[in-house]
Amino acid sequence: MHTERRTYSQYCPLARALDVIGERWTLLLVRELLSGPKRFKDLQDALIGIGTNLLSTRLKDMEKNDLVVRSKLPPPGVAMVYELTERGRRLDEVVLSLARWGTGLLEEPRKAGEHFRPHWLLHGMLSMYDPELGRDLRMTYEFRIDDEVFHVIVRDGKASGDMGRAQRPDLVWMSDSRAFMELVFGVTPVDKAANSNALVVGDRDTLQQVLELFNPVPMRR
Amino acid sequence: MHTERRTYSQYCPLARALDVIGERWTLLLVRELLSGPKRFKDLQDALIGIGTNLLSTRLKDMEKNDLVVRSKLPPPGVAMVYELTERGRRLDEVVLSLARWGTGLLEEPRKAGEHFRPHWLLHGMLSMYDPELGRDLRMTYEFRIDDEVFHVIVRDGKASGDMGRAQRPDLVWMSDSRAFMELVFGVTPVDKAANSNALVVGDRDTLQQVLELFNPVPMRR
DNA sequence: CCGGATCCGTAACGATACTG
DNA sequence: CAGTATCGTTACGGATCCGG
Repeated sequence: MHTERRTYSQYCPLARALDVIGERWTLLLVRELLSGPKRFKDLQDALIGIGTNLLSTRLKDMEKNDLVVRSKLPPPGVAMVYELTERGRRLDEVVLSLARWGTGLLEEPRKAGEHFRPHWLLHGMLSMYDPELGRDLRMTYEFRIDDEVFHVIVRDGKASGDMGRAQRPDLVWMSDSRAFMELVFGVTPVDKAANSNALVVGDRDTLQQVLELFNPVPMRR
Repeated sequence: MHTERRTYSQYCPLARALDVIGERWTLLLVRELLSGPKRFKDLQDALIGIGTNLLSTRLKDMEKNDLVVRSKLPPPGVAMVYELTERGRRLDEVVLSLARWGTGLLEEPRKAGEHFRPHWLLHGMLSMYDPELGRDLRMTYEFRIDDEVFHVIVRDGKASGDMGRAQRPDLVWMSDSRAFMELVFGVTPVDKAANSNALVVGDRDTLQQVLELFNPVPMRR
């Protein structure tokens, strides 16, 4: 007797959600796709260690579950890209709440052999966003960390992140990942932050604002 | 060559969270334990289909990861109980955001052979709670659905659920699960709800309040 | 009966090789 | 670059057994 694919078979919102996104790699794929459409190779690089076969079947599953659409880019550069659907994009809350919870686990420092990409901290940062403080703001912050560039837009009370450069950033923060981590997760006072090995384009008040907007302390529920 | 247990090995808040709670059954165990300590047998019954071996190893993993503590109840009735730690309890946000996302998946009706326990809808209900409306409330609602009894407490702007009876409920709703689902997920107007095969102890305004507090429409982001 | 431990077949995953 | 194919390993599902 064979069970027809591994499912919880529970009429429960949590169980049904886990039936769809509970398998290995799925949420990490969502993490990558939340900052814009990606190609097969980009995903493989970002997820590291995933086999091309698994990546392929995952993407097919996600397509079947209406989390992802696959489309061919118009010429020039005819390429397949994977993009989140509306249903997939609504997983942002799930990713943020998991990232917020997981931020506590980052206190245990980076282990040997553990991989790292600066933009992974983007979600940790966004998960600490304080909507009260950002209510009436309309700001754009650009970050150039190691060899990656991404930006955060605060608008309509919400904060969202994307890869690549920003249009007309109010602040540009350029540093290595260690200084960025101190900025985001540390209790770095703005004076000290400005003195670290980071190049900041923008005024001190704006930097202070960033620190407060995404400050994990005090821990909010 | 053997990889030392399956881990993402990514210095990323999401990936580290998934390393801890991403395995099968773990979040469903958290779901059960969020409404109070449980015994081995209770968990086995609630999770259905889980083997005693897996349940055992999962609980041990969770204990090792500081999500759960195992303690023996004082006599009479010397029994092992499993209880969430502080870190485990802080997963409530994760469970709620997943339940909120998964509620959309419940529109596809209950499949043949799919299991069901009324209290599973408790999390679906709590995930739709509107903190604005409940800001200054201090209410207790008791639900007796099929053969299960649980209650919801709204206090300090937050809503929490627990198994068992309430102390002095402001409202008691008694019905089968179908009527409860209509109450929670349907757009049942209060008049119609009062006319369904449900016995309500409490006044109409209180019932109306419940409907509004946990109304999934309009979908909030 | 509760709280597991042990064993075994199957499904999912990981690594690599291969192809259009 | 964007995947398929293959194959060894690990995790899970189901059943059985066992001590208190």
